[in-house]
Amino acid sequence: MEERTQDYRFVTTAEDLAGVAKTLQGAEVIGLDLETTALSPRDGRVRLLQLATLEETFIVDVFEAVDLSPLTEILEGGPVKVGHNLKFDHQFLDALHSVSLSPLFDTMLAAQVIDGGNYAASYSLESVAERYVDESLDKSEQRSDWSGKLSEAQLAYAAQDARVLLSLHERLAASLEEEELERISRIEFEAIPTIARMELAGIKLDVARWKELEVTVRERRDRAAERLESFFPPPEGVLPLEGLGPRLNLNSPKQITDAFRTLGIDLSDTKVWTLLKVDHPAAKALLEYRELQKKLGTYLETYPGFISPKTGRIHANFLQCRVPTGRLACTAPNIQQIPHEDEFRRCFVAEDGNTLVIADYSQIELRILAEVSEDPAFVGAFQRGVDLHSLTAATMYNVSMDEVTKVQRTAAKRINFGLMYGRGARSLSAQLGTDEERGRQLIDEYFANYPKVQRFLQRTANRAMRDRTLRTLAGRLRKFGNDPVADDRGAMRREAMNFPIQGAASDIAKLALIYVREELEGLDARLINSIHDEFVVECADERAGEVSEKTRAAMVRAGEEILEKVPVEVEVEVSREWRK
DNA sequence: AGTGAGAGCCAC
DNA sequence: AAACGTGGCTCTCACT
Repeated sequence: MEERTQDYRFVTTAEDLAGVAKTLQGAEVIGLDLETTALSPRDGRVRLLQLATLEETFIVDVFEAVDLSPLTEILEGGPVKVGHNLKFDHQFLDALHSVSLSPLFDTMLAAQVIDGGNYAASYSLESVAERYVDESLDKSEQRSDWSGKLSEAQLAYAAQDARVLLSLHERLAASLEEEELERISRIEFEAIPTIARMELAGIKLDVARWKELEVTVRERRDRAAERLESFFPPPEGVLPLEGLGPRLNLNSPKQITDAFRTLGIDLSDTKVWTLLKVDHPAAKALLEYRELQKKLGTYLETYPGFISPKTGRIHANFLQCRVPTGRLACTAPNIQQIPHEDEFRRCFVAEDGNTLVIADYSQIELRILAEVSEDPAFVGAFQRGVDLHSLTAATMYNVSMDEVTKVQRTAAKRINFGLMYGRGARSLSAQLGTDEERGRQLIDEYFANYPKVQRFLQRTANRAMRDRTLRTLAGRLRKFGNDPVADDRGAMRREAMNFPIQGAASDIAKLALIYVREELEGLDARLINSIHDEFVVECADERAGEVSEKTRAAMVRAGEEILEKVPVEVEVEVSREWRK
């Protein structure tokens, strides 16, 4: 070793790397951390790789020892690699050194899983170390320049970061065991490589098509704005110059409310639901303006800016444990909220010679409700392959299955979904356009047909109020705060009713993330988007059939591992464009 | 100039 | 309280 101090060994040559590998061979756990010259492997390189065991800490200068192959066996198998936000480390090592870290223990995800959705303000290594092992870290070197000659302070910092992971692991692993969170944490850890690769792969936006859409939407927006403004003539008597500037900001709810008052219309707010009830052409114009402005501002004008100049693709950021129910969240940009219309989704395309495989779970949340409630009619419908919305409509309206009208099925569908979210009579009747009495009647009717669904929802809400804690089928924990104000009781009960359903769907989706990667290994196919119950895979044209079946198989396997009584179905489409 | 709350709306 | 759960993003507006 070139340099040796009490705290760490600094490694710079291939020969030394081989020695490190030998030393680490028998280790059970290794604290692993990287220092990089940028936050994305597209923009920066790995400078340091730190590996810590209880006995010693190695700091590898990756600028000097670029070839990490002596460590491959250690990094891709054997000891558990403990890291903080391993998605980051996985991406750098995968993209720049062809190393796929495994098996994993992520201290950030562990802390989040333990907190059960009652999230702390920060899950930085510094914060988690302070909370769990009462150790305060000096992070002043974190954003220092890692590309030049390294100072003693930088190396000491790097070594400390890797070492603290070991004590954190010990403490967090004990908590996971105590709280019976081993299964769910294992799912989270094993899903990391899939999510890391999904971000690296990115998604292709057909910019020409997108810009074309942008132009037409802008024209439509401008026309809607003109029409809207024509209802609000400028006050008389203004001097010519004063009338020139923009006088009414159409994006300001406050100014819109004031403007409508001049028409004799008092708006409580300017939400869609409110405006729909206003029988005035200005309200229609505003609704149209709003829709187009949203599409322009949020999507059309913004998304091209997210395209990486290095890859020509959009690399979104998926947040693995931010949502209490276990769903992924997505930012910068959120590619889980692209408008569903064809004109938007058809702009997301496969590369030349490739195609998209779009696979989604069929009614997964309703299947989960059937499973957890054990309602015989509900379970039976899925087992027989009967359309649940039609069945619900038939029983609620007292007609036979083939007499159910479209309107009745739509109403039944809304009830099926609404009640999963703890929806009440008033809001249901509002959506259905009936009075509250009729809404009450429909709900009573519904629960008379599916008594165990009602019992499940009530019991779940009661248990949450009593125990302040709930679990999903795979064991994900949700802790509820201790002091709900009286006003929040309803909200908490609704959240509680929804958690086991949305949460189990997330359990299944995360398990599927693991299986999809296993199935597609070595196939020239990669996951490029995950929208809760839908996966988008991009693959070589000639692989489409195989990839479709393997993706479906992975998703069904995940579903059936969690659901025992109810079958799971996955629908798969193949298209060059992202659409159904 | 940056920040944060509020309003509103996109997805599942 | 349009009381339907989970998010993220854009815009306004008031504040520092």
